[in-house]
Amino acid sequence: MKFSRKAEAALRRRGGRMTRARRALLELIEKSPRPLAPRQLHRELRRAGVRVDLVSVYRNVAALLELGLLHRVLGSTAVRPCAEGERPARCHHAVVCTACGSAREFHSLALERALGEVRRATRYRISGHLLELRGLCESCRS
Amino acid sequence: MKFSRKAEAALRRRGGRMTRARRALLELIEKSPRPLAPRQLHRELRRAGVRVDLVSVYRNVAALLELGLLHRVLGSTAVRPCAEGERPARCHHAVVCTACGSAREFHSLALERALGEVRRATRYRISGHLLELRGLCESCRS
DNA sequence: CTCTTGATGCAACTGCGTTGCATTTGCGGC
DNA sequence: GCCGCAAATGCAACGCAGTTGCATCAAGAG
Ligand SMILES: [Mn+2]
Ligand SMILES: [Mn+2]
Ligand SMILES: [Zn+2]
Ligand SMILES: [Zn+2]
Repeated sequence: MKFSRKAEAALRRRGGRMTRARRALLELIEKSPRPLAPRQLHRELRRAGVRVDLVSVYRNVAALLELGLLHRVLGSTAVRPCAEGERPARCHHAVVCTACGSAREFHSLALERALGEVRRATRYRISGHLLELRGLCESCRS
Repeated sequence: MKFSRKAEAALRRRGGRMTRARRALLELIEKSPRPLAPRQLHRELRRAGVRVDLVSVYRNVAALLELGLLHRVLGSTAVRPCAEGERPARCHHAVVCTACGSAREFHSLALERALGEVRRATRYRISGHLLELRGLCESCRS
């Protein structure tokens, strides 16, 4: 399902409304090939002629993060749409290109199992984790 | 080997010198049961009667991070001493207590293997990763 | 069309971390 | 111990990211 549709539905469910700026933001995030930070999103919107304040971008991004529709790239404020369906699963791991910044979620049963093993081995009561791989995407390798 | 010793050696190797403030900082990091951010380190030092400026703490922390003697907790600026020996290995994974903030590095062969598998499966040329587990430590469970 | 209230714009503000520069101080050499 | 150089520090100014309060605008339900 398209990100903007999913987001609009989720926002309306919350009693939210669709404004010109918000719609443009959702479409920008959807079309962007790589995670963008609020400031970058703002710049792109302005460049496209959308009159919107940076504060609004921050507020919208915060809302989408709360709804689980966006993820933040570790160590930055750039956000990317969650690749999951309606009901996001537990673990959302991503590979991020260190050159162009593009990101893709991935899943690995072996990794899930290994994490389960660690979970049992450590003396902490594990409640979650952060995991992100770094590397070069196909196009950036050439 | 004790963190402060290891750090002093590494700093001297770089042509660095030991000052009162720096020594106090190293010992504070060594003694602290949990990762502290530069501002917290500074506050603790002042509280202990060490006259040092916040800028110096920042600069020292930066140096220690560059030397690989400290790691940052993901999503924060708090730092913790690397648990490795003289030659830090590739992967330094940690579990962080969500209640008290205490952290411990751990190692898992199964995890290394699973990551290797993912590395091969993805179409990116993986160069590294970030991984951190979250949970409750033993004492915070009670 | 009207009304309610969510969304926005604007400006002030906070807090973090950095930078430039003058001053201090560690420490190697004597 | 004294000297001199470079490392380290302190201080103040600065830049930048993100937040907050509040007045205003406008989505969309009735
Ligand atoms: Mn996801
Ligand atoms: Mn380590
Ligand atoms: Zn790339
Ligand atoms: Zn704890």
